[in-house]
Amino acid sequence: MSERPIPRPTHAELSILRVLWERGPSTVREVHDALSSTQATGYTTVLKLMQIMTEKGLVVRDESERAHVYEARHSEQRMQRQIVADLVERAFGGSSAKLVMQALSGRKASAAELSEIRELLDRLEGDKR
Amino acid sequence: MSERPIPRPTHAELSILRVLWERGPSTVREVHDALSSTQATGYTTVLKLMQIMTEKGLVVRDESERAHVYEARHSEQRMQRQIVADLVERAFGGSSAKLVMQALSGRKASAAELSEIRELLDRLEGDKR
DNA sequence: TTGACCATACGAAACCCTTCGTATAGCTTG
DNA sequence: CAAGCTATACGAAGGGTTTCGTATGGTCAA
Repeated sequence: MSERPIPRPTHAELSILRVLWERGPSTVREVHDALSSTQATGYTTVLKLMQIMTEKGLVVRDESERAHVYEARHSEQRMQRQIVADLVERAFGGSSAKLVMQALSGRKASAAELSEIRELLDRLEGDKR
Repeated sequence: MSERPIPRPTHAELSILRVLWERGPSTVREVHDALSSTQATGYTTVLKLMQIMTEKGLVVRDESERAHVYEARHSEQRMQRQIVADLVERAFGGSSAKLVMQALSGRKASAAELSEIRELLDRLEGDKR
């Protein structure tokens, strides 16, 4: 009766998930069209991937219409959280702070984002004391 | 004559790199012993992986002794930077701030680490104005 | 109704990752 | 020297990922 852990999505799967998160529930054709704008990819390739993702439980499929409608099973946040946790473990020896430092050093955050991060820091440090 | 981009290390490769970063230049046996403490893994498996990593350019090999000595080709920082950059692209739509938020929300940073991050933030915001 | 179009299903090829068995040769020591 | 240990090299199996060709059937309009 226990929930199986979310399988880590592969590269191709993640790009499909990103479309589903952005667009919401979508057909294979819609996902394919969205992906085609940035990368050449065959229709049946996307179809097959989404079928596999259904088996894995990464997406859920509504078969009530002829063109099945797929939806990401987990929220973008939920998935990101687990991807980050995995990376922290694998590449940063469990230190999420080290990852944060690397990400911030990669200079790509706007002033607005930086202050948002600062607010989060305030909240976190508030909790600690 | 152009530098090839660093190939992304696989899971198994990354755990070997972590040993090399921590220990410095090491033989296959030393890496194997270090890994064995946390995960069962055959000696020739580690050997084969390190041979492949040599071909990929992830490590460099000193063959002057009978037991070859391997060294990580790129610094831990350099590798982490590229792994993070890749993840930001693939999973966070290019926003490193979003990744930072996720990592920090994963609550696992000490007060000391948090203030270190805060200092980095100060420096970054200083640059912006 | 029939042909064009669009959908899913299926299977196989190509490639990569990981693992390990086995071959071969150097070293060391009794 | 011979036996035993230790090293690299090589190849192949097994599994996962990605791609795509092809089969099959539903839908719609002329």
